[in-house]
Amino acid sequence: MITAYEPQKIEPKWQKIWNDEKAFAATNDYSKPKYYALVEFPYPSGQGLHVGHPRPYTALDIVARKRRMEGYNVLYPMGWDAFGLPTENYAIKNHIHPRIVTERNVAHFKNQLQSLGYSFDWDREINTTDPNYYHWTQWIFLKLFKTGLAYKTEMPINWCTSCKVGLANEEVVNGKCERCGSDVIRRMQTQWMLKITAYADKLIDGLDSVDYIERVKVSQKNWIGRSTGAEVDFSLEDSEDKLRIYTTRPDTIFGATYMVVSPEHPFIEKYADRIENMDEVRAYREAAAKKSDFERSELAKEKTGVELKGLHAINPATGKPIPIWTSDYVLMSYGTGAIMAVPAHDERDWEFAKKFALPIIEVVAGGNVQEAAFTDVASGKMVNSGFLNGLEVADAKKTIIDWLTEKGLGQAKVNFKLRDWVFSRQRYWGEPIPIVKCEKCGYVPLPEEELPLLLPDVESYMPTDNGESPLAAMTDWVNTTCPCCGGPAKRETDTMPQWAGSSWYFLRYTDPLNDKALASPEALKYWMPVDWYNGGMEHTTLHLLYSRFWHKFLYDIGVVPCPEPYQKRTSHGMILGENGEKMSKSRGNVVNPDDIVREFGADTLRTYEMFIGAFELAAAWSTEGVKGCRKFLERVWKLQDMLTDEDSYSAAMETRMHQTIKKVSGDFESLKFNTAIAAMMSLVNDFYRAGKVTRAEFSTLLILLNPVAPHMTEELWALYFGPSRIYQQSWPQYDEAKTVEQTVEIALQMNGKMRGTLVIEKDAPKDEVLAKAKEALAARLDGVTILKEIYIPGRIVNLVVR
RNA sequence: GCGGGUAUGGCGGAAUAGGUAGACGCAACGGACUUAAAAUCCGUCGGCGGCGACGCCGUGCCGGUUCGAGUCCGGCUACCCGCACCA
Repeated sequence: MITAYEPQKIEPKWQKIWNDEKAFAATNDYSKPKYYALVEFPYPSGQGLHVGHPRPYTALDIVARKRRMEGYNVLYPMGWDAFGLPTENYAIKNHIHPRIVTERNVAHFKNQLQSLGYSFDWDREINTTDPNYYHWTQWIFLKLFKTGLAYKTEMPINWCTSCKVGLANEEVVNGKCERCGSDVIRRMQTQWMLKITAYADKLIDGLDSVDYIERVKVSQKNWIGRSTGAEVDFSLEDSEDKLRIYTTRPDTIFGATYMVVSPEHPFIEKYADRIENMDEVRAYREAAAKKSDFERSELAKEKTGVELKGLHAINPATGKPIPIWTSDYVLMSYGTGAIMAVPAHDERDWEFAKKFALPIIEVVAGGNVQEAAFTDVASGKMVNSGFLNGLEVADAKKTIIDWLTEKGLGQAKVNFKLRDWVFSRQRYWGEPIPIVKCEKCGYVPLPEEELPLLLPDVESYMPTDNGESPLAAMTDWVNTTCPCCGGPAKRETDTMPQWAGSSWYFLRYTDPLNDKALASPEALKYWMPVDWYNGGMEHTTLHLLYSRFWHKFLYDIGVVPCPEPYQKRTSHGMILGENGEKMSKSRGNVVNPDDIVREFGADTLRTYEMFIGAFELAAAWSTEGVKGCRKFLERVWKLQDMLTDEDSYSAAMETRMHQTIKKVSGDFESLKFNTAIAAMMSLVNDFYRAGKVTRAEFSTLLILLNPVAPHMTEELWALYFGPSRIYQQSWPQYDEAKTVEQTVEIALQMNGKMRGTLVIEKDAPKDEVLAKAKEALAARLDGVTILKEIYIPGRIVNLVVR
């Protein structure tokens, strides 16, 4: 009589044993082949683990466990991305130090993760708020500063008038503060910036060398937004001055019938005395400035603008004067803040020209430019364009750029949508920026020996009225001496954003205790790059881009051995509530993983989350579905009753065994966990039908299932195959020849319609199969002519008849 | 508007290179066991027609290629996720 399946008993037992035996610790034996599997480390929020977390963690846990069984030295680490706003806000509200809140949350998260039986190497646990960790975050910042990639500049930030705090864009919802609902205004503030734009080309080009799922590559490319075009100078009538514009269509320059500058363009103030309607222009500019980003996009449909009366530019191609307008559809932040408008071949210019009755001149034939802008660049020849007439668009581009360059009027130019990274936060709970400001020497980096610059304990970490970080109130800490001249100086009081710590954490796991460097060159050389990194799509454009940027920078200064941090990147879908909506407290559809573990066990939760559907797509939670997975594990458990002493596969099951090993092995590699589990369910159903399972069959099944349901399979292994551990076993092998059935059932079709099936020997000759097929279909073949006979071995016979 | 994704039974979802649509699971129904229920085990389970072997229809919609299309091509529709006047 076998015991009942009680995950609540066996799961904690094995978790302790694995922990005591250090079963999953990566070794420093650099002679073994390595495999580095990585999942995004969580932000330890007060809410605890969400059922969304186990999906990617289980997926790569499966990969990691399989790799160990295949003989690799596997690094599958976990840590905490623990700096950040929610913790600080919670601390402010409840008057607890953020460090205490973080400790508490980390303990809770760790407990929850351990209850799920992940094979993380807990000896390498890291925490971004640990001074031994952020020491190196600060060190990287110093390197960026010394290379000129970190700089300070004044720029507008989102400022909540009620909370008196700078907000991230994500915290501004419809122009209001996410938390208090008050108005958010734009306010100028000095900020640290990182020059990620210097790496724009490398970040795009590097994508060719890595194995990321296609949609991730596409998103990154779109976000960086490389465009190639030209800058052209338009001279001002009655002046030596020039107005520089950026265009991707220099070929259409003969069709430029007016110009538009952004309302913030310095040109406007410069020529204020020549602009006849300056009052009107100023009023327009103020109205545009007042619009929030939200309003700007809401009103995007209708173009607005004002002509700068009294000013004209000269179209360098035609030599004719054209008017200059200002409109908020031209952004100061992109290109030069000024454009040449070609209404015939640009939709926005066309709309604007129609509204203000500006001339539309066709320069590329192929459309009706009075009806709509003709933007096709693949067809059509140049017209009304002087020396460009008759050329294709692509040739015209080259010709005009050469001409402009030769005349000194312009040159080819590449632009990016990507902006430099705003790296300052006026917040307490982040890494201090290791810079002091000296009256004499300016911004001076702290000497590397003085790192880490500890985040001081403050009395109050409440935000201040003037928008400075709470650290600014700590005069003892702020006032210091200049490392350069020894004179009085003040520390930088802004802290780094949450993205900082996560931009290099994968490097630290390779050598987490190192106090001489962020990691030893040997460890980096052995472990890097990450072989497989899985994470959410929401991190594609921020975290993934930022960390690639830092890594490429560290590569350029010789700290890391490879130009890309991640060899392979995959992404999982979200887990939605039972009603198909996103899980949230307000919708009341949140499922707590602890409840599932308590009621059904961790193995069931893991199995269910892998079985729920295609890994990369969103999937709705179903508690009934969870029960089904528990039932499957029960059925595996009860195979004990049918176990025979045979140490080989039974004749009837041999093919099935080899097929299943092949299927499960392949599906685990391609993230098709749902079909891998389905194959194992099928196999178990077959054992039930046979009423028996041999020891060899059972042990193979247990190993195949182990990565998904590690506790139960470890327990059954100990009961029947011990004293070794299942995690020490080798991954089962299959024999390709033995995966093929001796007899196959093929379909019989007439004119492509199903007319029956036929069981034949696997490699029966074509003639024989066709003869049998005709025999089987004899009744239908009366009085018809066979025009064609198609036989696809193992699949179908199709007779084309008349 | 642009970019990306998705569309298959009552439901979640399967279908390598075009080749028996609906694997596996859930729910439902029937049977066995039970005093009974739960659990478990066995079975049925796309729609319409027929007592029946069987026939017709069927993978969002319209059209095409092919002996054969969920899969390929052209043209739509709906929903989801990004970005949002990037010249």
